[in-house]
Amino acid sequence: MTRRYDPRRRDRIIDAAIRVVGAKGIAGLSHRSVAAEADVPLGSTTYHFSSLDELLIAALRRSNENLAQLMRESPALADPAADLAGELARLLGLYFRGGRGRAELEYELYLAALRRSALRPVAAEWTDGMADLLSGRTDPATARALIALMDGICLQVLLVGGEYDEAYAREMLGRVVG
Amino acid sequence: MTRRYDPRRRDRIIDAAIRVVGAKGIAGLSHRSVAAEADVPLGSTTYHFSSLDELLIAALRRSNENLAQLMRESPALADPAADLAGELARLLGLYFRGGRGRAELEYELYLAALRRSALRPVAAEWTDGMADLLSGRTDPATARALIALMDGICLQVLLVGGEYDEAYAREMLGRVVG
Amino acid sequence: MTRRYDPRRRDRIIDAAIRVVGAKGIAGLSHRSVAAEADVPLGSTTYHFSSLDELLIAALRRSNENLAQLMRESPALADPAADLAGELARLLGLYFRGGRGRAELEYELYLAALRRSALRPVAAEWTDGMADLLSGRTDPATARALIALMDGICLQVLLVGGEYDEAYAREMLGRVVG
Amino acid sequence: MTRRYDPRRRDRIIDAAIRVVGAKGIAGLSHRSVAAEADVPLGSTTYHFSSLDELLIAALRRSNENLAQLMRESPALADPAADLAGELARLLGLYFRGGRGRAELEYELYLAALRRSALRPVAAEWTDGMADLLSGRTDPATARALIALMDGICLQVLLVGGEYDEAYAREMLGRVVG
DNA sequence: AATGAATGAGCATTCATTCAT
DNA sequence: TATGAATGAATGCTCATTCAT
Repeated sequence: MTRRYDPRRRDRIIDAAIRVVGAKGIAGLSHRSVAAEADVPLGSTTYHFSSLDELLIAALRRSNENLAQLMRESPALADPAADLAGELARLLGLYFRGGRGRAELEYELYLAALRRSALRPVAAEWTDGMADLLSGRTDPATARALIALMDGICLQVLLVGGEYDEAYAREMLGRVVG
Repeated sequence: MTRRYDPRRRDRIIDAAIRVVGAKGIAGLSHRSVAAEADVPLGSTTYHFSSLDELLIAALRRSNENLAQLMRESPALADPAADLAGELARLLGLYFRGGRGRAELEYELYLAALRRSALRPVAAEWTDGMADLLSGRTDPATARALIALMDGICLQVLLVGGEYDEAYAREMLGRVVG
Repeated sequence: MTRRYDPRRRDRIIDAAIRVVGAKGIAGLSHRSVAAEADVPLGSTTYHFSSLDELLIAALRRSNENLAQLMRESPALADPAADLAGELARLLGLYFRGGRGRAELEYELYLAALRRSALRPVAAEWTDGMADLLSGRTDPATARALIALMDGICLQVLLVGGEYDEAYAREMLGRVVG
Repeated sequence: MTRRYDPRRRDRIIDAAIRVVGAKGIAGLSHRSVAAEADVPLGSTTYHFSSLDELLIAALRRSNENLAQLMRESPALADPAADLAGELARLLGLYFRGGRGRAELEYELYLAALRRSALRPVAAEWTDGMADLLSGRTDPATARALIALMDGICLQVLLVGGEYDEAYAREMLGRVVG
């Protein structure tokens, strides 16, 4: 095997890590599994990420971008005249339509911060970013509560295994908006 | 070494499993670690629980009892005249005062259902039990939303690492109650 | 490969460890190298010795036996009429005639206690055992000094690479005996 | 990143190596660990020292200077009227008062010559230098024996973990002086 | 002359599982 | 029925070394 100069390798390893977590869960993430998925030598993964935590941090940060972009791209979210609760419920619907697997994977990475303190700052980045996005439409406390309720609703869909109910979400988010 | 008849051994193994998860996370749960913690022979854990999932199920069921009992023992929760949101916020405060470690451990077990389908029915038991408890005070949809918001609030405390704010919780739960 | 019941395996692993240290030094001692030398599966070495330190302790204890036995078997050492310094010098000569490799190996294990505190009690066992052996012939302080001087003489032979000079050793040990 | 001309870099790498050995033992010495400690690029350590043995040689030579200077600076050691044994015992006391860590580190480097023949000439330099220093006060054989006894006494302090006993050292060195 | 990127080998250790008792 | 012994696979990680610049 020849030594290749490969400036995008780091990025490809992160993508591979996300795919591995999607397929086998965080418990299945190892230097070996990610090296195989990215088709790079084992040593390459430890070279670019000196610990698995570091790799998880990069993966969580990238994974967060998915929902964040969905939100950022919504014109209605910024429009003071639009129905905030309805728009949030609609976006969640869009999110779930991306596939249960994707939402599951992203939440697994996000929830991993519970026991891995190295991930907490990244989880906080995400929450803060969301709150910023909502800051033009409501006060900070309400923004945080909206995020909490969205998290809780997603959790129930994912943990208990039901379907996402947009009307229900809109109603309850609406009550929090006040 | 004598072979003792030990009817409580199964229970002791479950308790040990909970302690192990508390100390090292689910990733640190193994037949070996739980055998050492329970001070039983290695073979004994594989004998009583043929897979780790089986042991996790028992552990989650027992761990759920903690918060469930807190809720069941609240007279105000059943009293139609009492302030529902305030009481729920108070109970969460009580819960967190039990120590971050405990809440963290219980949520870790609960969230594990995300990727381990064997745990989902037990997570559903918990949600259903909670909804039952609230059924005398509000409609089913609102009950579910209250549980979702409580989950989301707990998550934010645990994931981002802040303090639990009872007044904020009461206010937002109050909005959902309507 | 069939599972074998092999009650002497633990012992054979210790012997293999001593051979490995002899051939490649402590730096070359690994679970792998010792498993290969003992012709047992890798897992077998970690099963019998849960850490390399544990294996080193057993190896040092066994290795110490060599010189200890030489000393214990000397009738002159116990005979109050015999020349103590001369006998010690003679025994060291015998020891070195066992081959430089052997002395080197045994000293390497002994000196490893310098940085591995787990080995210190075993090194102390050895020193105490030696002192006991000499207790019938001289006072404790002199006994300790004799051991120190013997250690120092051995070290010079091994570190600088010269020959063992029995007459010199006898003269100097004699001065310490007084 | 600019390429600087840094004439002291070689020296700084040696100092870093000594600190690494002090902190993690010779087993913990690697091109990587020393590069990190010296805050130089990895390639720089392999450039200045093509093998770890070469670096160890430089480190041992520098480390020997500590005790050698202590000895060289003693006026009593050169004064024929002074008590030789008492002065040596006093200097060892001074040496140990420099901290167990320091003596441990210096002896670890010195003893490494046991298995690394590349270090033996440097260890011999040290012994010869010591013998030279004592040559004005006593005959060569006695000088060697004094060094051996000092080594043995230091070893017992370091290996068994006791305290240095200056009176004992003085008494036994005195017997060797005759 | 000097260095960052890259890689394959090797490490200690933990593990679920199997098997003989 | 219960359990200690045993083992092969896998893990995270460190490393000396090589190579292209």
